Amino acid sequence: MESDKDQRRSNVTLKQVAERAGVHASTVSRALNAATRSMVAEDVVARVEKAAAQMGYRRDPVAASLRTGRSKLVGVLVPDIVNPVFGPILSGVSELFASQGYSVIVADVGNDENRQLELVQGLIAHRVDGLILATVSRDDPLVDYCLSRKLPAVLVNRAEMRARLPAVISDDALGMQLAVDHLVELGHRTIGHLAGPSRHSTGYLRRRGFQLAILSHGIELQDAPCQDTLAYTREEGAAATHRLLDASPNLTAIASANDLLALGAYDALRERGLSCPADISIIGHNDMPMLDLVSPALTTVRISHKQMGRQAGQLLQAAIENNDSPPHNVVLPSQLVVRASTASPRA
Amino acid sequence: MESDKDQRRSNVTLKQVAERAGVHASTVSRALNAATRSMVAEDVVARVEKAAAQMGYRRDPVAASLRTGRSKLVGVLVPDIVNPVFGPILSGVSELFASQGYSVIVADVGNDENRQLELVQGLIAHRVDGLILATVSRDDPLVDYCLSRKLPAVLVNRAEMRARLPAVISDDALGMQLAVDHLVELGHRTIGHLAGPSRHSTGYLRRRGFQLAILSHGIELQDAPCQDTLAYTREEGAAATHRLLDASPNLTAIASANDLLALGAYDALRERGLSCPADISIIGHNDMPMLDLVSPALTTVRISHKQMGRQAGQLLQAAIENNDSPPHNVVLPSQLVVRASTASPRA
DNA sequence: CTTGTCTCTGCAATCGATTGCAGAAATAAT
DNA sequence: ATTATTTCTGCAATCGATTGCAGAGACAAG
Repeated sequence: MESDKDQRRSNVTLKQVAERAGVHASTVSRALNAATRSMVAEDVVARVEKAAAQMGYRRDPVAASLRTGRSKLVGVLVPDIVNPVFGPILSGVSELFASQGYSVIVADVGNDENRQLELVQGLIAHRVDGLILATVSRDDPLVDYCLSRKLPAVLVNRAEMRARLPAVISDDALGMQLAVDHLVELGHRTIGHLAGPSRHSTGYLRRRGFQLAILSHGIELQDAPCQDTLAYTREEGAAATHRLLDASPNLTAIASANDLLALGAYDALRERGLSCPADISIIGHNDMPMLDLVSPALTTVRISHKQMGRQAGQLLQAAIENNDSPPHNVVLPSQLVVRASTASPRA
Repeated sequence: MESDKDQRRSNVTLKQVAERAGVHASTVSRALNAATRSMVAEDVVARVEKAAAQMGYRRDPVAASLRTGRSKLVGVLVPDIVNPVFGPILSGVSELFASQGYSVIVADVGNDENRQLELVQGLIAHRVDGLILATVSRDDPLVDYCLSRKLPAVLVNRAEMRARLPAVISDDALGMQLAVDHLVELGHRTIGHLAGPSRHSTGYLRRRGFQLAILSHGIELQDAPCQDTLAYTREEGAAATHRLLDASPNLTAIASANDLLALGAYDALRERGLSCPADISIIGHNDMPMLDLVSPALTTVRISHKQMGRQAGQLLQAAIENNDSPPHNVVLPSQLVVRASTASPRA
């Protein structure tokens, strides 16, 4: 009965170390904690450290957490862990936190969006020190919740419109500008846009970025039709592409808000017997893995998601460890990756 | 100072509910816990539940964990979260556990393999109730560690050779048999194999499965050369393919242990000016996302990784909640997905 | 009416670390 | 030599829930 529990943990407690070192448990606690070590005489620290090392003492974070309220746990909320952009983000986040002694709880929202709050409450119950949210919409009640709880949180990939919490995002306007510049340079004059869901900052900002970029080239917005989608999926991309082509038959290029939408556009073109890039040039956004192998290899705008995750981790750590630093966004530059899906329009 | 902590948690404690309901905290604890509810009179249970609901009481899992040793946390160790097979696995695992009130801590081993033990110790320190290991080699010290700690654990994707812990894997032999059957049926008689790292069960078993399948068709093993790789990457796949083709110039097909290796084979063929499937047929393994879009679309053996994750979750939950049930493996059937990378060899 | 059996509920210890407070010892200042 | 100050260490409470034990009351059996 008891043996189970005994074996599961290293079961060396502060008190045992204290006994061995001939001091009180509170002294051991102070000696082993960097912040309070200075309160203890040097020789005692040495004695305690030796005893702790000999006995293989490991501090119990659960007990510490109960007392202090801090846990060395951070929560990450992702909308869909299967989506390939979140792998690198999680990788960046967990790489950073692992090196700082934090563990990362991942909550995958999956299909039940309205369970988000519940998931967050679960994380809070586990006393996470902070949260990374990759799920927020442009004005998200979850942010209200975090703010009201004074829970440190950082947004990643998607941001709110008003900067209530720090966010790490890519430069959506720049990305679309790069995409449109490229297409215009190739000679395209009628360019469509597959817009992401407008409730997400990525969808909204890329759409605006697209239109600004179009205008910057002196093209009329009526020659730059947009089609909204409800989700970043191939199916949505295909459907929206069909609508786009139906409405604007003389379109020669599509700048997409997302790679999956762009791949959906491939599907739609195939269904219509059109070829890319001969008939229509297509450009994606994100540069998720393996795009160099699809046919045609997809020209896209590269975002370093791993870097994004790392940055978000850093910001969150800063927010956890000192309450100052006003919420400020980090905007990472994006970069055009030209492959085979874009070409000059037929003469 | 204090206000921070106060706001972060719902801060309603058992004692407060007890006061409101006019009973002792221990009674509240019993009334709110399904297993002990029967010890409390019905009317009292009702009163307690009402008070708890009114006050928005939420049990503090950290405090409970300290006392009971159980945490409603499970840990998942993945070798590389960026690898697209682990997204679905994690998704399956977390879907299952979310519905059971567990939270999932994900530890990404990433590049520092020798920190595995450290990561696991961290998870244990957080008192995870169990572990899902997607990282194990064919004979892994981590398994010893879990066994010695009596920590419930389930292997997924990769298994050990001796069944010390329950494992959920795909039927590697069947998968290779399907692949070889398909190639033989197309007329191939000299078939190479890109083998995965032999320290992983997948690499080892698929290689054996390949050879068994070859023999089952009466083909000599000398007409079925294998090349080992050190990791499931495109680079390794390309390098091994070059070695394979150098050694066996009359090869007409390659059955690969993994999709990434197969994509590496694409790279190698391109470098040599060979075409797939005209010159060489290639077949992958796993059916990771987006293989239908690569060129040529990759024929592969499909494994349902999400299903694998779910199963592993179920097994782990069972292992956590009752210590019986001998370690038994669950072998999921795999399935051939024919696309464009396989064809009959040139006459 | 007494004794025994159940059914509930409360008491208090416990999980393991942290920390405010106070006392002891050592050192400095007067 | 006395007082003031600093430095160190121990005491004990605390975080919030769980649980073995025992006592109170209800009720049945003798």
